Amino acid sequence: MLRCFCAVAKAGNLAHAADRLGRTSSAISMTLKQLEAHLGGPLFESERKNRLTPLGEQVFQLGENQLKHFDGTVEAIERLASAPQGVLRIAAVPSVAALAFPLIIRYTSRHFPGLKVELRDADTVQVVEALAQGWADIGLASAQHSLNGVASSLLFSDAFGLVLSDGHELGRGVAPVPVGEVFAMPFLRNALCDQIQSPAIQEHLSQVDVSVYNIQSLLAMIREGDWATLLPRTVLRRGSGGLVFRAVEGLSETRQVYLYARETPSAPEAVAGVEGVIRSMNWSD
Amino acid sequence: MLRCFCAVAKAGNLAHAADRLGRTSSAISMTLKQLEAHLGGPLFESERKNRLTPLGEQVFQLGENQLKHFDGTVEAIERLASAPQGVLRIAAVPSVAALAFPLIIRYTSRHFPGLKVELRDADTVQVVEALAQGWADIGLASAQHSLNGVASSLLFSDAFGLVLSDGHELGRGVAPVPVGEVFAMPFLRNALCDQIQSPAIQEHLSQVDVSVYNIQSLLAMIREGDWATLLPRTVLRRGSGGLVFRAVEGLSETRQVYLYARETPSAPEAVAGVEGVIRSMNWSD
DNA sequence: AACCTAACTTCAGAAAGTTTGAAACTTGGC
DNA sequence: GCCAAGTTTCAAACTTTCTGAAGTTAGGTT
Repeated sequence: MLRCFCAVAKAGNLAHAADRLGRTSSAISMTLKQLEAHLGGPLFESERKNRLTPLGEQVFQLGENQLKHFDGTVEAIERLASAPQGVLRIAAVPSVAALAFPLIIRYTSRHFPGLKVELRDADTVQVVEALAQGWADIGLASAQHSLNGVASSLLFSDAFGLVLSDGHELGRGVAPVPVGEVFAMPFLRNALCDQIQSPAIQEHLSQVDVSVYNIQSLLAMIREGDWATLLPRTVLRRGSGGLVFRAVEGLSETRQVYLYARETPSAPEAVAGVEGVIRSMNWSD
Repeated sequence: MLRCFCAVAKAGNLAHAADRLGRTSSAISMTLKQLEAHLGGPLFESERKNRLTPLGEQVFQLGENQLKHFDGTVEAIERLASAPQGVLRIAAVPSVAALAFPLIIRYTSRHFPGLKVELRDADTVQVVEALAQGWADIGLASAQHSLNGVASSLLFSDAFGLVLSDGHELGRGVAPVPVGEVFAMPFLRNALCDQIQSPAIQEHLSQVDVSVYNIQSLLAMIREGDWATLLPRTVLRRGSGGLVFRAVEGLSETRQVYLYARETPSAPEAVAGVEGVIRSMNWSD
């Protein structure tokens, strides 16, 4: 019923939705009617199903979420079943993924040939969600949460600082840069620097107009233009020539990256091995 | 199929599960067989369905989660439908809930008589999840996440400090207490103090043996015994006679409480009103 | 080692639920 | 006010799921 309703709400009419679902429109019509009867109120404004009632809007949101979640679970189950020796599913925030994934696949392909490995990058919320739902076995994310059946521990701390092109005049010094100067130049916000909790910095950040949410684009803009941003140091580790990192006066905050590991994964030895690889990586230089 | 499989896995045998589901055991047997055929492998070790294969274990975890999620969505939808004027659903972490809920219901029952209000306390992860899934309209939690369709903003910051019985000798001074002394007395960990990121404190915390996850029990133990703990100051605001709060040397960390509000709720005026009430509360004294 | 029984599976028919195509009906735009 | 596109209705056909009874298996008992 939900799938049917959401398809119609998305398509804007019955016939299209019926098409997508591989049914006739009369079937869809009946199902929809059942749903409305069950809920005791109309979900669409007009008979031509192109506008939702307020109730319809709410149900649509909830329904879409539920369908995505359900499909995610089914997919996860089918993958598990299709790999008799187990699957190793790893989710990480992009900045950490860039460093960790190459080493992880080198390790698993050498020590566990034939093991299926799935690597995914996502934001912290999604990484934690994937672990909580059992969609991932190992997670690397920047907040600590306690989840049932998942062990978490601090992996490394990562100091925030100013990032700018190595051609930039401010790039030459070594002493910490005063906060005033940081925000005096054309500044780009990003998802990571928004995590800084210091009120002084937050104040300044809220004044900034331009946000770039993709790290590659962000670094490219900084390399080419006169832009600056605040990032944790580790983000600059690889493939970031043409950029310099400088400490900021009074900004001692760090991003904490946590390692999560599901306690009953489908490939326990592989999880333990990869955990070892991740822990022994040289995060902090 | 999932529901059927999970029921059997939980019951440990077919007949019981069949009972709970209101079906005959032959129906359950057939469904299970279909599921195993679809996945291409067995889910149970023995014919008497009392031990799961590794695959079965994984599927069980995923399935239970999915069922909980699905039932949550259905419940949310049915509640929305049953309240024509809308429902206001609020989720908060317990320590904040204790302060905010009384004021919220006083406000809504005066200004929106007849409006259905649902108040729930849960941990930060669950609060954020409830917002992300559309199961709540307003959330109060102690981490900032950006979620689609949900606005978030800092509500207040709350300094951590030492909490002990007012009969305790250490309770008399006013100067900040050195960290060494804090952990020299019998100490209780709790969910909130585990969020402190300072490595020095984390080190000490990991040595502590006793954790109490219920704030009421925690405060009672401290009031009666010689115990101490670390908590944000606001937790002591109400109903906590017999306790004193003292700053700790070198512990400047705060818990940040964020207010989340769904952008398209079912009762927009009520959400706006309650948001106002929450914001104008006297959090920080 | 043979037996016994509780527990699961199988099977064919019955029940429930869903889908269909054709015809009747709305509704919004021209 | 009419037309056409789109929706609803209906009974029949179909598919899926369920049941009860009979058959089989596994694990514990003597």
